[in-house]
Amino acid sequence: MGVTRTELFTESQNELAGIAKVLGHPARIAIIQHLLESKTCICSDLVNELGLAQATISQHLRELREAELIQGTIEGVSVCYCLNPVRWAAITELFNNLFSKYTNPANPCC
Amino acid sequence: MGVTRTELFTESQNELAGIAKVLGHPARIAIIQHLLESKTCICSDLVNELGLAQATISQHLRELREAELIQGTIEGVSVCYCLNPVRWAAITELFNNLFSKYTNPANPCC
DNA sequence: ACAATACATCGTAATATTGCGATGTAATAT
DNA sequence: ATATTACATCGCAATATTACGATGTATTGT
Repeated sequence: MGVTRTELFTESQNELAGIAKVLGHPARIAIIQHLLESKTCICSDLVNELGLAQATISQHLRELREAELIQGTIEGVSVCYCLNPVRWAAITELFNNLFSKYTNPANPCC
Repeated sequence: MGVTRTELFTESQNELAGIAKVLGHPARIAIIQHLLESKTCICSDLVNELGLAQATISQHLRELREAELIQGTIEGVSVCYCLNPVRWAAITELFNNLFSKYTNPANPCC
């Protein structure tokens, strides 16, 4: 075994978990924060900024791209990355929805 | 290799990623949603609710417990789980902080 | 005391993730 | 044409995750 049994869960549960999984690595958090803070797109200061090898960063960027969190366009010899605004808004919604569901339990037993 | 190089990132990046990682499995999302929806604590309808084996669910509960997302108290023969309200609020803050940082880029190039 | 219930933990197999050197590819510079 | 730059991809080793049967451990019921 060792495979996540996605068939047991709802589409939305799998989607939320999938996005969380992509966010579940500090390098990818760092990349996203970098994209959030530099208000414009970036053409890879990333390799200098993070301490990881170029191949490793490229791989993380791919995961973010495949989850559609970021998008990139070729800009001459380099590639220009930025967040996908529509997707980012949707993800924000998804998580807000989860977090806001909390209410204090009527019968606190723990 | 194959080990996340946490030493390259800030404490807060590692923490956010760590929480996201815990949320990055549909079973754990399902458990959390279950805890959110039943306004009271639950004493394992989980094994019946989700389709996973008891050992597997116990393992997921442990991860949630170790990340302090949930807390459980022994209630006779069973264990009663609920969300950790303080921690949940803190996590909500952490994610809101991330999501709210988005502003439209001045120079959209992607 | 003995069985039943509700877990937790152990051990293990299957699979996924992480990181990086090596190599491939396309665009620009000389 | 050749070199350089800025990536992407491949292949692999190290490690982590997922799932579950088997087994251990309290607590309750009889």
